[in-house]
Amino acid sequence: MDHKDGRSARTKTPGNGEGAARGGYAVGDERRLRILDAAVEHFAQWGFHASSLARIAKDVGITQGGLLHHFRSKEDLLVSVLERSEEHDIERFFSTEFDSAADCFLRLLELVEYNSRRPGRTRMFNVLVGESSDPGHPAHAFFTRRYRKVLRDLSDTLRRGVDSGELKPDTDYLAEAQELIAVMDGFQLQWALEPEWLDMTERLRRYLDRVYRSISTTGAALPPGPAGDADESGR
Amino acid sequence: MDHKDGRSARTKTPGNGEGAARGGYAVGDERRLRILDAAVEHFAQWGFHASSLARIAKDVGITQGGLLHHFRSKEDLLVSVLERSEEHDIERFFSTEFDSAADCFLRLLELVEYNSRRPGRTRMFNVLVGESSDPGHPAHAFFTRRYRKVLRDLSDTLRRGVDSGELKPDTDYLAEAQELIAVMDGFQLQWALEPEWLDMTERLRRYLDRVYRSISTTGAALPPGPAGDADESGR
DNA sequence: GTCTATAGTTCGATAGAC
DNA sequence: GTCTATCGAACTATAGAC
Repeated sequence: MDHKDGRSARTKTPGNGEGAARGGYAVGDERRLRILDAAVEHFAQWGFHASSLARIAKDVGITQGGLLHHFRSKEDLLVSVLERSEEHDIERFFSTEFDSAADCFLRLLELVEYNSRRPGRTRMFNVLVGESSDPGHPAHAFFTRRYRKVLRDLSDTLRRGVDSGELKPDTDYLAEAQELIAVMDGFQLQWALEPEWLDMTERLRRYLDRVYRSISTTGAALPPGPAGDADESGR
Repeated sequence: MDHKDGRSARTKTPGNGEGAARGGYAVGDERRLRILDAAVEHFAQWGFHASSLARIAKDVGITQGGLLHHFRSKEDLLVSVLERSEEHDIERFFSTEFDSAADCFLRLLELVEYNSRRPGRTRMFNVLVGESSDPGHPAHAFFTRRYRKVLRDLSDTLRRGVDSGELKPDTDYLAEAQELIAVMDGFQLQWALEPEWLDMTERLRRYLDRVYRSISTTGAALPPGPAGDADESGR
């Protein structure tokens, strides 16, 4: 109990030069990171309530008591997992503002492509988003906050697209953003159930293309993104 | 153990005239139905693994032992809940084939409108769909079967729309159907998290309208459905 | 058909040795 | 930093009285 400072603030090392391999974590946190990685898989398979600290600890190679030295409670572990994932997303995809709606759309394609290579992480979000609609769920606050932020960022981007003349003046920012979020979440649900039946990236591109043709001033197609579009579709 | 026949086949009463109030259940099954209704709420809030038979039984006003007289196991209870829901959906919305793609779309609007008035049921599906992407989950088979069926029905309907001249010949049945399912599921996730932020029916109508304009031969809007469209939107 | 009782696990969290 | 030991609680399922 005396080892831990504020509620599970990651023990960063502010004085160590900042530029360590990736992200600025202290080297002594490796064990902590291994726990977080294992926890993702368990939360993905069992959800929060039915996951067990002992089983997670076993995956890491320690006991339940050892695990609770790093995270003061199960709930703390969940929140830490979510915050780390979100932080990672932000610095990987949303560290800079979007130049345009088209740029935003292409960035979302990259995100989905990334998610399709992280099945554990993606399934975890599917399970927890569903579970956390209950206000008493420990991740409820996290997901409501997250949805509001994503929705605001997305609709702001669309509004700027209208202001710049990229998008038609009568574009319904909010509705468009909510629909886009729905499509992404829905594809992830289907994909998690039977991954081989659905190429999320290709399907999202198809969706975004139609939307962009519909709301862009020129009616032009979405430009091909940097993400591998050269070989696979040929459409 | 001797009271139950095959694995929880609902104890219908084939000899009682078939036309009883609704569905042909025996009157002695009221208790059973109350258990199923209570279970929906629990599976919605806790998922499968973390739901407890004792708590469900308490809601019904009996003990855990009493509950297990009606369902031989927790898993049996889950499957019974899902099958009953599906059966109900089918007889309420899909008892007859679709006349056209437009008819199908309007019927889906009714379904979503219905779902928005059954929050417990809808949340349960959100939670269980996420959980059941794990192949070991007791509802995994149910949801994969369900998705395949819905996908087939939907894409078949679109194909018939093409054949009849209602839809453009180059319509991609499968992609269109997968996207539509994604949109519906995604809206339900958002709605469950913060119901007041999203009118699912209105948003789905907006989506279907754009799709229909895009794939219908005439490029016409989706005709207004029988579902209350007269007063609320004015668009 | 519902109850009580209970077997047999497993859980989260704490305390303390090393 | 990790382990062992342990507490109190909750869980599913079964057995048997009524």
